[in-house]
Amino acid sequence: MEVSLDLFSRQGYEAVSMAKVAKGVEISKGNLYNYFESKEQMLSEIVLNAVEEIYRDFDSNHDGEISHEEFLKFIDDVFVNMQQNRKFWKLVFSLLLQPNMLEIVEEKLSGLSKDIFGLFYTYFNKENPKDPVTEMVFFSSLLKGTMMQYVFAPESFDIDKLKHKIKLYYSNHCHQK
Amino acid sequence: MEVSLDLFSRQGYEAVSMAKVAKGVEISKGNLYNYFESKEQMLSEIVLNAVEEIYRDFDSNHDGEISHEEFLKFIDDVFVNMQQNRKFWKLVFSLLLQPNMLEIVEEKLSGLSKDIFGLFYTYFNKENPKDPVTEMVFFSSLLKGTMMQYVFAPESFDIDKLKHKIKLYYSNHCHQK
Amino acid sequence: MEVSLDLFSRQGYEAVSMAKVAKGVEISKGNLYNYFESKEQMLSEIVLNAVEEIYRDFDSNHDGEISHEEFLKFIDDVFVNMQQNRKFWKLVFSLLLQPNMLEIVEEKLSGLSKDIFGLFYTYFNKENPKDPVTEMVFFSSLLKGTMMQYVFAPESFDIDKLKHKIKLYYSNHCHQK
Amino acid sequence: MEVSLDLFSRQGYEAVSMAKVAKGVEISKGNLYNYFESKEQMLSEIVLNAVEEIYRDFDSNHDGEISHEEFLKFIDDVFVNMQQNRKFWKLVFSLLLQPNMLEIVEEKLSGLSKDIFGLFYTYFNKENPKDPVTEMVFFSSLLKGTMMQYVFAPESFDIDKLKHKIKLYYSNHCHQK
DNA sequence: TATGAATGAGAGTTCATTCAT
DNA sequence: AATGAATGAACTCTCATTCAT
Repeated sequence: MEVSLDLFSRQGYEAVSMAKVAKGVEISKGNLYNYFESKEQMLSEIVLNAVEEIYRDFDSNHDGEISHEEFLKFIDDVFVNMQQNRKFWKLVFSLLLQPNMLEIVEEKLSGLSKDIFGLFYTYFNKENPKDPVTEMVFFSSLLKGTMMQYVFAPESFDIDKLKHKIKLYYSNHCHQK
Repeated sequence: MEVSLDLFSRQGYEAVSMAKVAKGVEISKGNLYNYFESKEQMLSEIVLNAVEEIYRDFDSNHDGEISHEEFLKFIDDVFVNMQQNRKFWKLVFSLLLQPNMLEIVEEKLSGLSKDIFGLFYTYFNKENPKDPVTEMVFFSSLLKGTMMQYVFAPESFDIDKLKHKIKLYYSNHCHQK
Repeated sequence: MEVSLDLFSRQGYEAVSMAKVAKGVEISKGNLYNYFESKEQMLSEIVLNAVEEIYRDFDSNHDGEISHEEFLKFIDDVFVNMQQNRKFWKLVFSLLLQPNMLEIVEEKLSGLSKDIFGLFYTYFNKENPKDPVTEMVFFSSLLKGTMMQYVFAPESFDIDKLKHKIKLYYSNHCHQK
Repeated sequence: MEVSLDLFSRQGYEAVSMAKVAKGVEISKGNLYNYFESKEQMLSEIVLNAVEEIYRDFDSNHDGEISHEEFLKFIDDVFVNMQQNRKFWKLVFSLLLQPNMLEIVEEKLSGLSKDIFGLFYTYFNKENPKDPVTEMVFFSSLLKGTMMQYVFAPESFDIDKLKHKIKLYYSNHCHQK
């Protein structure tokens, strides 16, 4: 499954045939179907796996109300996760932006997204009660854009400086005006 | 070609067979090849077309140095263009995030990106001489994230409010600290 | 038609599409069908044309009985013709050796072959009455092999020396033993 | 593979589609590609196979210098081989005379040709030191013409008589004058 | 006479999936 | 648990030919 994630992430889901996966894990094509019902189901499980891991990371730290420090910590976490699971995120983006994505995968991912950003609604609500939703959307855009840039061209910019700038932005509260 | 853009944008380049395109424009598969040498070339031409249109929009307004007003105007333009060419941008994102993208398309797009963002380097250099590059990356992330969210789920948020917030951010200069 | 012969000879009948021919003669594909009913018929006419020309060359010189000098002259003629119509012969060989050749073409060519070699039956009958048929076959093999080698790799040997050797062979009568 | 050789030989490489081959061996088109990477590679393997067999036949008998008896034996061998592998030779001729032949096939065949005829250069050099090359070309033409006639119309002449005549020619040394 | 848009059959090839062993 | 031969549908692309203009 690690091999599959690697292949899918590197070459794209469509471009990786079951034959390639089979060769990658050095078993026969036929045997692959003893472990996964279909190619779709295989992808689905890969995504599930990774999503669960990500939940594990975040759920432990962030439940209930969120303080300012926890918010900044969350940003740190996102950057760490993004760098650790780059392959997964690359796959996710290439899937997300491909219309007609597998339904189950779509559900899981949009669930993840909702859970994470939902968690911060209360936070933003407290910080900027005038329009917390737009505050959320802004934050979400910023993070998604960052991830996208990092995931597909990690060497094209200094990620730590960007992280610093984002944290700075949310520290000096100037976004509240 | 409009039909192709529509189909590619809706279902993804890989998922749209030449047969589907042919059916879409109600001609025979064979005849399609009187107009386009190959599927790749067809995509390439679609992208070229749209890229040229975009250049036309921006080049007219922005040449040489950029004032603060022009910068804000540019943000407006991006939002207008994003809304007008949503199909194209959807296609672009789905292509960009697919590994092994067609080379010609890649060239065109990275050229467009460089030209546009390069234009703003001088602007940011003036506004925040300490670290204009990170400023650019931040701006680029924000816009890309916004586009991505809009392009794939336009109904999920109020785009005008987001635009307003972005312009506000760049107006009160708090990002310079 | 010269263009067609050139193309067919150079690239092979199968490999030359009607589009290529049309481009070669700089008329439209459609118009081509005003002159030739089909691709087959086009080939047929090309072959016919050339065959007639060859008949014209030989018929004038060789009718009725053949003397030894006329026989040697014939060999000369074959070599001249082979060098002049190399393109045609190249096409002929590539057609002959392709099974399922067009019937009409096949007829014409086998007719040509029979006429020419038939002409020499009487000659060989006189020269070597014991087995004129084998004498003919030997002669025919020698000439066909020579043509084939010349037509497909003219630069690979000295054709004049070969001609000289063949004529020498038929001059010193040692083949009659 | 025997079926393929048979089909290719009978109908010509171009004219035989993979579908026909598949039908011939009564498996699906798709399955064919488990055995051969492509149509070209299939042809290539057929040719390789036959060429190796031919090498096996000749290499065992003829190494180093060649006596007159061995030379006559070689002619015998050629006739035997020609009759045994008629299908293969038919395919070879139809390929050779088709422009743009597959490179790999061409290599194998020209290699075979060079090896075999090269072997006889020393022989002719001894027999006719004045012009061994033309002697070779003459011999080569004669054999190629014979093969061509036999391969495409075996019933049109008595091959044994022709063989006899050829051997006779090379026996009474009258070609040396 | 000339065009070129249009067609449909068929080419080689790929691939997810199945199944007897 | 494991194989790999087998399948059939789908893919991109080609081409001889037709026909309205």
